Amino acid sequence: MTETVVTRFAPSPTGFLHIGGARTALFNWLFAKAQGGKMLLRIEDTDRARSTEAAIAAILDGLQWLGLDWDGEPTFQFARADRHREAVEQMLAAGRAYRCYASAEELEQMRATAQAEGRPPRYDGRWRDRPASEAPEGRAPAIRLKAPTEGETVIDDLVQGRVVIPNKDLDDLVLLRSDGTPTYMLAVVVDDHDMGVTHVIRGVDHLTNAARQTQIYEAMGWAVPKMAHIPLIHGPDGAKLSKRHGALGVEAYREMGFLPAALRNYLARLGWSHGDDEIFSTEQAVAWFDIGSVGRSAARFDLLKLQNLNGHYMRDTPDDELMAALKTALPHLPGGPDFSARLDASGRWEAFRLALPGLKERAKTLVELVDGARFLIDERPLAVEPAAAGLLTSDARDLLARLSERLSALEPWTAEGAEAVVRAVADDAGVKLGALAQPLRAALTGRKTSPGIFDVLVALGREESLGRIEDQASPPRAA
RNA sequence: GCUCCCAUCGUCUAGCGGUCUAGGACGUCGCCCUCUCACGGCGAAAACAGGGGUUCGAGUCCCCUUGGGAGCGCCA
Repeated sequence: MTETVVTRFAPSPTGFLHIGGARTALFNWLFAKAQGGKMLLRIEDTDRARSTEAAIAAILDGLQWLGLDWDGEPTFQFARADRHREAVEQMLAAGRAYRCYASAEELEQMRATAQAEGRPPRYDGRWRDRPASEAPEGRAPAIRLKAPTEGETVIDDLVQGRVVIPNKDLDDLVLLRSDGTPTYMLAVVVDDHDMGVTHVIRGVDHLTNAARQTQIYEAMGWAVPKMAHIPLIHGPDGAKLSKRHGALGVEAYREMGFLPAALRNYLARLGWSHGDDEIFSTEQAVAWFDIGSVGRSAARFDLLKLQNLNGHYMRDTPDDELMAALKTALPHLPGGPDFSARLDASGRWEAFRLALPGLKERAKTLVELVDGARFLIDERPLAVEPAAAGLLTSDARDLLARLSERLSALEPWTAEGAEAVVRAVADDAGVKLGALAQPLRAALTGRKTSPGIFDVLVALGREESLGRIEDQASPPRAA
């Protein structure tokens, strides 16, 4: 009898969905799919001061963009406060928790002396066994867990292995604050239990929390779910990648023009491997994913590799699909809306479509794709980039004039036909193809680089092409 | 400071005691292709942190050192 796997992704809505969180979500999602289980979503909004609606929206949006769907409706942790308090009552009744009347100042002092004596800063348990009759007048108590003081707490982690924490290093954590609100530590345990979570997959930064939470499970008499603490992602400089250290939200990657499938592939490859496989579909990742193949060391985020991977995905995406992907991404790309509007206005979407095969070959991101297509929306007379202007020597302009004449007679207007004409003009002039192709590129695109020049001719169409060539060609010689 | 975790090319990683004179990918550097830039093809440089064990045999197991990281809140 195997139970159905239930995982959960539990972000706190205090900011966007950063890349580390996205990978945690991905691993939860992959594992659930691989096991034929479910992934639940829980918003940990118990920190009322820092939680915002905007962050919730950003997180949901980020997950959706990445294609990581969750089962059922998201659970909002704050709404479950009553249930959390109920669990505390149970622990109180069972003698596994107690009221603590220590003031903030006392706590501060405890930490200070512990530090001074070289001990880990922790609560000294002074209210563990004191009768309520000694409670100071008018002070609301916090409820603490009566944690074991001896022995050790063991975490059998699917990734980290068997991790043993001495109980003397764990203090009596607060379950309920003096204002009656539940703490994260309590809420996580109660929610994971109530939601039927079988596998907790999260970052290693929660490893010690796992020990404390294990104690709560034991105090409640509940079975501890399987745990998998995955390594963190570091920045390119090796420093930790956190919100404070330049970590970007997933929406930033959307704005950089990455495809969700490529980002998923890249993220999956960070910390998890399936032999030497580098490029694989999400279906394959689901089929192959197993927690045992997740590594234990932190990985650095390498934007260059992501770009390379994204380039692969763009090239492998059929034109129609890529076009559709671009259209949905355009509102999020820098200059995207303008690009879109200009293509609409000039009626050149078809030209874009014609140029796409050559364009996608040269772009690693959708942003580069848009940039490469700029010549399509530019209007005559073209502003020639300085680097390309050098190509338009007077000899070159003479050649363009000859080409213009011969090209205008071309029928039908095809890449093959255009190539034949261009080659013939170059031959007749006794120059290499490049001597004509490069000036032609400058005239047609205003740049030194572009897709194959014959494809550009076709994408632009006869009228526009001839116009652009004439704009740069030498004027006809007076007779 | 205390507790815990980690350690193969610059980076992501394969390797689960012998098949490792350590493989793949990104990046870098050559060459080829070529109308430019890309793509693609071919090739090169590039790593088992150090020291002790265990073993017939260690990148693979154990210990120490060093170096990274995380956690130590009435934050999550």
